[in-house]
Amino acid sequence: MKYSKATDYALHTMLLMAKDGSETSISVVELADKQKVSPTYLSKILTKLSKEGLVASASGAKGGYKLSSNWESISFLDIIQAIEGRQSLFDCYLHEDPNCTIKKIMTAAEEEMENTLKKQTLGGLLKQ
Amino acid sequence: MKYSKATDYALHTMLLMAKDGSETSISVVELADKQKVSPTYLSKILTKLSKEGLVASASGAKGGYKLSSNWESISFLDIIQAIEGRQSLFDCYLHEDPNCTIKKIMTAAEEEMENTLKKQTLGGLLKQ
DNA sequence: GTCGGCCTACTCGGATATCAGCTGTCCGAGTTGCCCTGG
DNA sequence: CCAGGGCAACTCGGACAGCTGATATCCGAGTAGGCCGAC
Repeated sequence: MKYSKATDYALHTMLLMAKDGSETSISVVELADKQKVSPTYLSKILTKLSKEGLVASASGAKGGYKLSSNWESISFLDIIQAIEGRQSLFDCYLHEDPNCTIKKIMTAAEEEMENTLKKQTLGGLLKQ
Repeated sequence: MKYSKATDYALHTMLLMAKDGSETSISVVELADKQKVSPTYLSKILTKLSKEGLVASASGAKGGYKLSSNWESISFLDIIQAIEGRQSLFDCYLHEDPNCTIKKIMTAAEEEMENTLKKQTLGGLLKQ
């Protein structure tokens, strides 16, 4: 159980785009160069972020990606879930009892973490 | 990013042993039968728990596993870390900066979850 | 000078290999309890 | 009847496959801007 490298790339890329604050698009190659990572792999990640509506993609010359218009309110949780999915971290495989005590406890702990991540927004992070 | 099935098995098995509360050992086969899971795979998990000191193993006839003497104070976090390891959930692959803001935030969120899991002990769970 | 069409270069996006870790299984080493025999 | 030794069955533990998902790459489809020529 570990956050994937893709999540790391996504968070750094989103924060980088927020810092640049540019209204103009920026290409995958440029984003990859700045962070010294594989452009092709980063492209795959940005595709996911685009499908989730966190960034907008533009094809053709002078194209690229830019943050969605409501970028200031995008939280860490939004980004993580866009990459990792929205399913629960813990599943009970033994019995289908929805009242499984263990499942309840695990879900509660997970929500504690999610609440912390939900409070961290790109906008809030830039102000400090 | 998901908790492994092994973690699910470990939590349920530990809770089952705590409920039985027996001072006598119980074999892997019996534990597996009660939960309808593969005995050989469950054996692998119990080996891990044994190495971490959460359960005691006894070989030979009438052998098996039983909870360690301080079982009441064993927390969910102890069990999870015994299976999943103690490494951080999140690593920053981009720069070795130990002050990486993202890393800090992720670690803080992780600790929120761990604190919740640390409070849940086998002893506390049985009393309610 | 201006408008329109074509072309080129650049972009994203999906299809395709590679690899690590989780899941699951099998078999061997070791230990313990039991039974049988001898005193 | 009691003690000791051997045996057998049961136990754990590590070595060995299979498979799903993450990592990484390449190439093709599509689009937008720019240039060139015609009017």
